[in-house]
Amino acid sequence: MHQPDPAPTPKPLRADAARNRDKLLVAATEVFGERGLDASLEEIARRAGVSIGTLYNHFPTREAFWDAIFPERLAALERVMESALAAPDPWDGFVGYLEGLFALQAEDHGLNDALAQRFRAAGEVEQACHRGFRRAERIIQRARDSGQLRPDFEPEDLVTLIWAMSQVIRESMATAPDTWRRCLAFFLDGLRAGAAHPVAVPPLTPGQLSEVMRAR
Amino acid sequence: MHQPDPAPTPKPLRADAARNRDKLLVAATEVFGERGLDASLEEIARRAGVSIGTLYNHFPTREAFWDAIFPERLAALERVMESALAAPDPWDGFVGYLEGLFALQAEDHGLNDALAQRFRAAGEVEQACHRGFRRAERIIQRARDSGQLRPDFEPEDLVTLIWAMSQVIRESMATAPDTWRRCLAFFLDGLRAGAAHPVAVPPLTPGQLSEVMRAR
DNA sequence: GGCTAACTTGAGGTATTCCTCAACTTGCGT
DNA sequence: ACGCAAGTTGAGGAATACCTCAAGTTAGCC
Repeated sequence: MHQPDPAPTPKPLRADAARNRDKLLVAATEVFGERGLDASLEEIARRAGVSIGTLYNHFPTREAFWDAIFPERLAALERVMESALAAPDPWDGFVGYLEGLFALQAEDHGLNDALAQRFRAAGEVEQACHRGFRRAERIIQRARDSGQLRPDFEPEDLVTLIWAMSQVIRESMATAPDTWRRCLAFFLDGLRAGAAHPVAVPPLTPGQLSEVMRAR
Repeated sequence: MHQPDPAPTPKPLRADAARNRDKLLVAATEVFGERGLDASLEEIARRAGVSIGTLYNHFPTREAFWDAIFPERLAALERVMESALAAPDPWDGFVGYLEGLFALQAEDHGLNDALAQRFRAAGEVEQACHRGFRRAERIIQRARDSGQLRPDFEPEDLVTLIWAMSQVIRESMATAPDTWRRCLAFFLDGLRAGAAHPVAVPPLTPGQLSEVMRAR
């Protein structure tokens, strides 16, 4: 029984290959950011100034790009969550989290698609989403415990909210990039404990949640 | 100067042609309802048991189907709006309108796409949407005047809400068909006058609104 | 029954995107 | 400066969807 050795220095690339890989990554970040996760791979190759064959040589699947691109964006999201948890006021932290989250989605169509689960994430990204969800749970719990966030708002409702806002962002960013902020403001007013009226419908169960994630 | 004669009895169809047209319409209603407005036309022909050529003979464009299908659905929506305006309590009318609207969207992916402007509507449908918007304005105005709906909720915000809910419906209907009701309940709690906090961002201007509509 | 206009058919052209692979080119160790 | 492993290339196969049109079929009138 020897070590599985999951990342054994992934062999050094030749200079030209490393350059092409970088150009592809830059192009992919741009194109996915502008066009969303279903952007054409041919366009990425074109913008990188590289043939489609070279693209497939470096990134054999669309998901391989995502694994290379998203960790940085997800790290930004983690920083947002950190500062949300560090905020003196739990409600301010909760609001700051949502604003930071959607601001990130708004500036990157690809991240918007990914977080709205419009595309099934690969292993790497899925893991990060899972970790992110656990931390979001704490932000929500903290705001509920302080008595400011309505007590019937569950972490699963965050997923629904992300779906909702992702579409507002998709439709409005090109024309009126502040629209999502107004929509969020209305929604937040409904999440304050003082505003709460009884809600008849239960949240997504964890089972339903993972089914929806699996669906796409 | 003679009459423009906009609908001069659109020539009677041969019996077999009329039958095929019906089969196509039934199939199209099903397929667009299940798959959304970007469903494959070949699948419609297949399900109607008719060749692709016949489909194009009767409905030369995708939009021609919409013009034939949507008037009935939009009439259902008008009935929802009628009863919203007839409700004794303006807030109940407003809530009933939104619930009726989204219930219709939930049972028809095609209507969901159409109302969310995911696809540019053809003349017929666009007219109906315009009329619908005018009536929605009255429902909103009435609820605001009664002091129950927050005064800063504008008709343009309804468009944003439809975007938001359309995505919740798209993602959740297959797995947890009540999810949109819970989301709407949260949102409605933020729309009550008592819940309102000042919102910094202005609504879409009419100009932005029509630009977004034109965009797709 | 026969004729004709109305209707149907589906192969095939166009376009887009994905992905592969045999032939070519080039970085780099020696 | 040579040779080869590493890397690049782009034509082209496969899949999917759109749409057209020349040839074939049929409803319905006489």
